[in-house]
Amino acid sequence: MTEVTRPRMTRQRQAILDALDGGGFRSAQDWHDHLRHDGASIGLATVYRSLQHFAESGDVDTVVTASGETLYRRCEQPEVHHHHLRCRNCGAAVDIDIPDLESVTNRIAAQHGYTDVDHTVELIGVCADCTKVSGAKASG
Amino acid sequence: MTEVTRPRMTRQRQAILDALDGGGFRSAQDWHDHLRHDGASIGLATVYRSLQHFAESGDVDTVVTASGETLYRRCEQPEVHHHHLRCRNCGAAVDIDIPDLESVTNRIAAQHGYTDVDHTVELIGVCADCTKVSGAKASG
DNA sequence: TGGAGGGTGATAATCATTGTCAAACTGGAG
DNA sequence: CTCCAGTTTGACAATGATTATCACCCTCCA
Repeated sequence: MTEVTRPRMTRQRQAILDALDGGGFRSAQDWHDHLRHDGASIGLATVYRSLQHFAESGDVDTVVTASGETLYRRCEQPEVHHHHLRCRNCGAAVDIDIPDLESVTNRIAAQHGYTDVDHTVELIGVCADCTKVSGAKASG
Repeated sequence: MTEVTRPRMTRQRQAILDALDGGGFRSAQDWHDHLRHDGASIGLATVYRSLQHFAESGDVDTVVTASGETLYRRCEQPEVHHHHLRCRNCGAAVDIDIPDLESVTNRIAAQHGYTDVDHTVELIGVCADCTKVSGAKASG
């Protein structure tokens, strides 16, 4: 178990990390698009793999949309468990902390006899900028 | 907008609703499997469509797993917003309520200028039964 | 510089889900 | 009960995201 495969820094990975700095949650294919527009020559499969590796090593955050797409973003706090408030329109996101959430969920889980509990929390809304742009648009 | 298409009760839909009473979150394909084993003759596409219709009408709850699969379950409280504590092993789930979550998330969203905010919360662990079965199994 | 092994990328494959469309079925009218 | 209209069904193709393949390329260490 002491054999750790250390990552190599290739042009592609560097380009991905660079693109990631643009901020916002985007799908692998979106990032791929972004990279190509940026002039980078990189394959879609490579983007998927790299993004996954980064996610595993904690360098990027991932969320799964309701449609099943996985979105990736540069993680700002690799070590701290946190949640996101994401704009459903532009993908912008801010890290948030929900006080006591951990303890509350742990307690609830314990009450029901559940162990090894993990939780997923996502807040999805419309950011200030997009709210301005779309005006008083009512979605439903 | 006053034209509402009212659903017809077909053998297939009845079978699905019946199977749904078995409880637990399962994927459309799982339910389809279950139905076939149950002796029902029903197509996969029909299961998907019916489940979606039920979901839209609020009769079933849906959650999306990390792998992008959509899971369905008979909804017990169609009108009340609630969350789930689900067993990652057997799919069993209990409805839970997280006190003050709504107000907390709304406040946080407002602080960041987000509007029209919705939230997703899922607790995933191992239920008491599965914990017993698998013993003191450590996953990591 | 040379070698070893991970990394890359075009493409096929996989998997869940949706679209298609003719035939079967449900529910109400006559 | 019979007929009709419109829904629903189901087999299968199509879609779309993601993963596996696999031979060639490149990074990193000695």
